[in-house]
Amino acid sequence: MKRNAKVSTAVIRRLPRYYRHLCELQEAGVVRISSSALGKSMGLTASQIRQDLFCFGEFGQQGYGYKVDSLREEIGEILGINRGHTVVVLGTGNLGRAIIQNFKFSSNGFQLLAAFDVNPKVVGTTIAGVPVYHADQLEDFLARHTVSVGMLTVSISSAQGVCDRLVAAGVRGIWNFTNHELDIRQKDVVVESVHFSDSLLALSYMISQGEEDLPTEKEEKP
Amino acid sequence: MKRNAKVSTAVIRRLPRYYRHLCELQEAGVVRISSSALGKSMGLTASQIRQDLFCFGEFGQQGYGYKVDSLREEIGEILGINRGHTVVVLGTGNLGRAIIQNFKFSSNGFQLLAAFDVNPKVVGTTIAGVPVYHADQLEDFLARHTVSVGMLTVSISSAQGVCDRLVAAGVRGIWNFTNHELDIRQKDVVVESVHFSDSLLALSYMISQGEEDLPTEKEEKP
DNA sequence: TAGATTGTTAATCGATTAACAATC
DNA sequence: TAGATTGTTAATCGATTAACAATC
Repeated sequence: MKRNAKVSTAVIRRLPRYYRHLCELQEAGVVRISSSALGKSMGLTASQIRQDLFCFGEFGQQGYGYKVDSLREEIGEILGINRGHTVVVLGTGNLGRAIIQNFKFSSNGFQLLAAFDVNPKVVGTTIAGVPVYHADQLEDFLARHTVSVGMLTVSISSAQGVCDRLVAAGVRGIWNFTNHELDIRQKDVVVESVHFSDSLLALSYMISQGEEDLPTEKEEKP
Repeated sequence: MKRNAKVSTAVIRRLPRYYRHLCELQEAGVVRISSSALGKSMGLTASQIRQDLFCFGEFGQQGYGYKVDSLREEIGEILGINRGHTVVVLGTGNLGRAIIQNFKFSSNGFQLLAAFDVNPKVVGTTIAGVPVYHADQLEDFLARHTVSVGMLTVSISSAQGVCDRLVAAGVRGIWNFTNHELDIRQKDVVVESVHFSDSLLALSYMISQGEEDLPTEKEEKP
């Protein structure tokens, strides 16, 4: 990993995709791949892939291409997969619970330490082996454990408040699933939002384009 | 709505954010806003906002700015919120169920018609009022109803198969929550993916940047 | 009217693509 | 060696920002 100076967000957004594709290639038993072959399978140009990797160093061999396993490893390193990152979940409603149960945090280099909620019915229980503490214990827990990321699956109304507490306690990454645009002053704190709404509306726009000349009125088919 | 020729994806991605912010402004009782004020609150330049809107028409008044309610309405129209779009859910595991229960489809202009699963324990029940049918009935249902979008919350292994069935039956939008990169040939079908993994890894990269000089080794605080 | 702010064109900036020498 | 493919610089393309006449 060398240059690294100012990596554009466009490049950062592609890194996880590279990682994902390389994992799939590795599982499929592919040993080497060229930038043009990888580009074709990902819908990118070979040039762009080489340019992206060039931000971080030299990972290939001229005349040969890239070794799938070592490139995967290198990109994982760049993404911070081996840094021992940790995460806590704030809010164990439907969505928080579903992500705790479904999402493979460890495959992404994160250890899920705990969840927090205010509902007495879930406090004290575990979800998929993850202990659920009362939200009052948050500061105490954060003082005792190094937590890299707080995952926000609380209601939109409590989002900002919980976020403020996380930041005050030194958590530097917020994974925001609420539809609230978080207001954070500390410039060393990073927010990554998953806005379902924005995603569906973008899809709505795109499918609406093909309908332009069609009537808006829909009829049930018989 | 006029020009519309080739709207870049960068603009399309910002449209839902405009819409969201305008909704919040309207709820807060704000009647008019200038491009510079909106830009300040969204972290964009006034110029960019005017340029974005310029893709679609003229929505403001010189010397005055934009009326919040009518701009919101116009952008909603552009996004296709009033087109009577419909959606079905494929897979009612933790995530599918959570989204059915939590997500306000109607606020985004979508009517949630039905869900499909193979699990006999859920087939025949309803989730938050949404009927769950057996996956075998999918083609039959699609023949009877106009469905704009299929939401994929099935397992990664069945993702491609279910997607193929949706596309074959004429569904033109796929909202993909699986970690599978769907392979779709029909170029009039649009896929919008929500990759939790990509999102968390991007966050991982960003928080790792601030740690560059720190030791990788973490110690529990006493 | 004077001040404010848009719509819209032009200038700048940054990201993608092309090209090619280096080299495996 | 010859062929392939990278690393890296240069050229192109597209998106963002600046500027300003039009006008409310």
